[in-house]
Parts: sequence; C-alpha cells; structure tokens
Amino acid sequence: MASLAKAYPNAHCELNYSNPLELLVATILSARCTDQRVNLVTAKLFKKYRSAADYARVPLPELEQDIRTTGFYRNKARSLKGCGQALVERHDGQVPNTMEALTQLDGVGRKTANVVLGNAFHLNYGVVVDTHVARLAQRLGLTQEKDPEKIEQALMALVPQTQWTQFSHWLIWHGRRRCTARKPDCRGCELRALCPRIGVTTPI
DNA sequence: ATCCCGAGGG
DNA sequence: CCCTCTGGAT
Repeated sequence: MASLAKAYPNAHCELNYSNPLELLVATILSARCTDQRVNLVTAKLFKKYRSAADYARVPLPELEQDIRTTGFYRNKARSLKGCGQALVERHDGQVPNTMEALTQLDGVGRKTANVVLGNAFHLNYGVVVDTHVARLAQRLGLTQEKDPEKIEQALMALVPQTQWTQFSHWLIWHGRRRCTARKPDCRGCELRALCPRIGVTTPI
C-alpha cells in the first residue's frame, strides 16, 4: 500500500462534479464507460439539469439523447429519471448519505453508492469495487473471490477503514495507468516486488 | 447467466 | 474483428 501511495500521491475521483447530485449522475453514467467520455457528456448535461426535479420531469427520449454516447443509454436514462423522481418524492430533492437509501435508487448498487459516500460525503463506508479494483485484487493475489461484494469484504479486512476510499483510488489509478486489462505494463510497474504474477503468468 | 450499448484501442 | 471502459437489473 505504501508503494501505491508513493506512486499516486494525488489519486482522486476523476469524474467532474460540483455537488452530490452531479457525482451521483456521473457515476451512474460511468458504468462500462471511460470517465473521460462521461466528463465530456456531463459538461453539457450539468448546465441543462441542475436539480433532481429536472431529471424527474424530462421526457425519457430527450434524456436518452443527452447521454447517448455513454452507452447503455436507455437503461441509464431510466435510472436517472427514476432517481430524480425518488429524490423529489422521498428525499426532499437531496441525495441521501446512507448505503441503504442510495442502493434503493434506480441503477445504484454498492459500487455507485460507495463512490458517492466516499467522495461527495467523505464517508469511508466501503471500498469501491469496479472493474479495475476487481481485476487488480485478483492479479495482486489480495483475494480469490470473484463476486464484487466478497472482494469488497476481503479488501475492507486488509485496509484500515480511514483509507478505504483512498485505497480504491490508488487501485483505480494503477489499473488505468499501469495494470491495464489487456496489456499490463509490468516492466515499469511500481508493484513488481509484491506482484505474484511477475515471473509466473506474466513474463518481463 | 444474460442483457443493455457507444466509442476507442489493438 | 475482438476486447475493454470506475455496473446494475432481470
């Protein structure tokens, strides 16, 4: 973990947002999509949609077109509109700050909820297990589990609670920059010394 | 287990 | 062409 801290001292959430609602929306859009593309879409989106009520009242086809290039746009549009309606009806238009309330929102699972709790509310409720964290936890031999929730349990047991959110960012940054899915750069990897794959399944 | 879905890299 | 990108619902 010290190696990661040294390699990525400035690791942080790379989605652009200025309030909890914007982070919730950006994170829902980020499913199977690069954060760079999400930021491209939200740059326009957040000027048009400024409150939960704006998502609640927009016609679905219009919202679909506004987010189309993030992929899965029909599902995501339904989720965003459903979230907007739920926030207006049950949460006074505000984004809730508990796992229970967040995961009841349309299209919000533990991963998305942990992103919102950890970054918008600065609560270390859990570890964000996305595609990068899951892949790196496997490669680094931190767990053999494949189910995201079990991976999260394993990582929470390994890392002090005060670092859960930061630890997620370290793995995500490392996964994007070095330990990529298709072609990991093992030569320049900061974690060579402690990676079980070096010299085994991955040469050089 | 399968579906949703566009965009970019190799 | 195939795989991957800060997943979640059925």
